[in-house]
Amino acid sequence: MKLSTKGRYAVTAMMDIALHEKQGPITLADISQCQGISLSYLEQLFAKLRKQGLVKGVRGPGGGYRLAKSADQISVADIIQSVDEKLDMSKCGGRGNCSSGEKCLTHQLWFELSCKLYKFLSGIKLDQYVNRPEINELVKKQDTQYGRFLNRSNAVA
Amino acid sequence: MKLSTKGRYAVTAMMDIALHEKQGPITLADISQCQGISLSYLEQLFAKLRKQGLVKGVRGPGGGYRLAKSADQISVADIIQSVDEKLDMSKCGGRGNCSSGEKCLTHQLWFELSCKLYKFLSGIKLDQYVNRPEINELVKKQDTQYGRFLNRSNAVA
DNA sequence: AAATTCCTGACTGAAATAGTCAGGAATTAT
DNA sequence: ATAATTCCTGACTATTTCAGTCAGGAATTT
Repeated sequence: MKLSTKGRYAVTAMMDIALHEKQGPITLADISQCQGISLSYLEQLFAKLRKQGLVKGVRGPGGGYRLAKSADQISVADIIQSVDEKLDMSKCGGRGNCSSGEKCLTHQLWFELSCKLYKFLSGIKLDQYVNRPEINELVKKQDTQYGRFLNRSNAVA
Repeated sequence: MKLSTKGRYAVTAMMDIALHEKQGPITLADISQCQGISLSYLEQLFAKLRKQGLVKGVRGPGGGYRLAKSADQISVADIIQSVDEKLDMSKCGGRGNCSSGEKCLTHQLWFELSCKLYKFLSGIKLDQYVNRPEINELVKKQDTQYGRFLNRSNAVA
């Protein structure tokens, strides 16, 4: 698996949506401003997240993105896998033909590592963070700081 | 943390050395040929591994590299960290000033993820693979295939 | 003295990352 | 209907990282 900034961006954005589920769809413009990620880059990432069925886009004014499943069914592994294409770390993709037809020295190692890492990251679901008080504190702060949802019926008080 | 080909190369090379500890120092030229990694690239990686005190270089004929600690004290985390520079995945490096002075939304998530991942990869030591019979089989095959150690006192039979 | 091997630094091509730009499609509000 | 909003698409660009190359020097052994 590849763990890079790309995956972090994707997870951060997904967290932002998950944390605001009650407020309806979240625009990429909002996420871009609050989390400091370029809008066009976000659009690229969300194209992949959409294809993987993790989010749904809602067009038009008042639109934005929302989760396609409930937050307890979306794992960090799902998200990273969506934007990084591949999760397998072994050179051969598990086929075992890494070193002139034979398994390479570290085939076993990478194969097992991939499995464990996958299980590990699969176990971390978005909802585990949504309900934490200290994180909700932060969300409130950010929302007021950036004047989020001011022109909506469910605006921040 | 970043998990990329670079780290895999490093771990593979270290495994190769660990598996041949009894045969004395292993040359980068050998590793390059057997594992299919460019020699000059290996030299770059080993410069970092050396600085981190994971390997010791032995110059001159019959020289090469050997482990600087015993194989049960070198973890996959140590190796990856050495070549990939940073293990911490949070943008701020744990300082908590990621979003205009405050902790960002996902600070907690990345911080915890980094910790868990580190513990996980730290738990995997080189010696866990050295003693496996199926891997030793592979090593023997490779050694004869590439005619390793033929011009040494401890040559492969 | 010659061969071997580590060791260093600068350079290069290719790919991935990150961001930009221009414009079209769907939806809502006026 | 028209205008505004937002997703959506594709092509383009700059920067960084990855991976490899090259040239040469330093330590050690034979």
